Amino acid sequence: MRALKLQNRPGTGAYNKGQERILQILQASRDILIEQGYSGLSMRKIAAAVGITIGNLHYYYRTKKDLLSDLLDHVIEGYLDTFNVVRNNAGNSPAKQMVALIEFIIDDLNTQETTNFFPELWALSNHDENASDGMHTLYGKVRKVFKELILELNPSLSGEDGEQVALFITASMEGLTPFVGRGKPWESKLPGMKRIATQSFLHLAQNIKSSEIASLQGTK
Amino acid sequence: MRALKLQNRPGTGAYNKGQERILQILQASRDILIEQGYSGLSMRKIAAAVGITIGNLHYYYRTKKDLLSDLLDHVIEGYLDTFNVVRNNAGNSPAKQMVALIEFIIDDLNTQETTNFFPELWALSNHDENASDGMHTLYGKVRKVFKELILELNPSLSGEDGEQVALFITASMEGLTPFVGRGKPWESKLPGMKRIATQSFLHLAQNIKSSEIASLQGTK
DNA sequence: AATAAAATAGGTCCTTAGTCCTAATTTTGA
DNA sequence: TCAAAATTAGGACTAAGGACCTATTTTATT
Repeated sequence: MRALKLQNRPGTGAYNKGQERILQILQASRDILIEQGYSGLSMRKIAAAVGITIGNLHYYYRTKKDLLSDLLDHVIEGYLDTFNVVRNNAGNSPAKQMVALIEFIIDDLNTQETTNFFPELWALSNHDENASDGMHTLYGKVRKVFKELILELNPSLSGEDGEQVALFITASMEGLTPFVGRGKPWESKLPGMKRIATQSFLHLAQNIKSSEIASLQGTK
Repeated sequence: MRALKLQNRPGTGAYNKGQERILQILQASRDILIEQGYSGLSMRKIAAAVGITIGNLHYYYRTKKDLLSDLLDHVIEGYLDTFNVVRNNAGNSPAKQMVALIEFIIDDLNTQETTNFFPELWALSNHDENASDGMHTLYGKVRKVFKELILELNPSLSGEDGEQVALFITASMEGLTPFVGRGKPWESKLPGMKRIATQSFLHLAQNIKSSEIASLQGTK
């Protein structure tokens, strides 16, 4: 059981019932966000899905903003947990770890949750500082892992180079979401995308040279 | 001046005043969508931005859904126009054309319009069939160009292979949007991303083999 | 069992939003 | 010029949504 870092009212969640209620609320909110998008997410719908009254929902989350903040943290934490499990199960070879992570991420793009949640998060992050913070914290952790692996695979690169290659690789994979995600037109091409991605990114990580990344004219 | 394929009421836009009004409406809607997201886009805000009444706005667009549909078409058409101009100005060499298009797309990610509009479009397309259609029509046209160039660069590939490589490349670039777009944390790394992308994608297009894409076991 | 805190229900208030209606005003072509 | 069509303003209606308040019930602890 993951500890919940809640932005709710002081006192809430002290009893078991309250703890479970919070999980129910987050779960229901997550489902509605995934199925109907942020514009379809309302306090009333959430309360109805959980089977409680709006008054009770506001007891746990004073504002919708508070709820959204906890919701994003909740989903992001769950994703990171799985990500770390995958890495830890992938053995010691950096190449194998990288391939395992690439395959996990691309396979995961095709789950309904990821297909719908992340584009919603990207859109939210354009206007909501909280969403933006959560999102970039998440991807920062993912990039950190990739950066380590890239530097092992290609010791000639500087830390800055590794960071940039990691940024390119992780961002590229996310880009597949709206196209090969669950229910998307190219969903059936996911296996091909996985093969192209593993090969292309591994080749990139192993062969790119520092001089090919850095700017030639010193742009400070 | 681009012809407008409008989903508005019959009769509207017959006078010059009406034609200009429609453009004002689409422009204002686009600005609000980009600045406040879909959840912040309301008929009243649009009317106020244009300087007309809600009654008048509904004279042009009976429903918000109709307006959104035209709005997405409008922005997408504008993007495609620019895209085609870039290709036509890039000379005859497929490699040069491809590099020019990659650089255009990545540079464009860093405009406020693209940074904010496209994630919104991806999110909308999860729940709005109309948005989904417009989005995939757009990317289909972009992929078609890349597919042609890839097949010229690598004649050993089948049409299906070219399509998949084009899908991978175009989707990968889009993935950079939430990270190196205008105002995003890695905006300053855009030049590095451009260098990595042009090199990586060109290498991929020229060197990938059909056997590395196709599934080994017939997963029909 | 008693008690204090937590959890809940049910209602209210106010704002925003989408849609529609009708009477005026403006535009354009015959 | 003048009549038909297009454009416009200014409301009105209804629904949905966020937030708040209070009385009641439930829970856990002593």
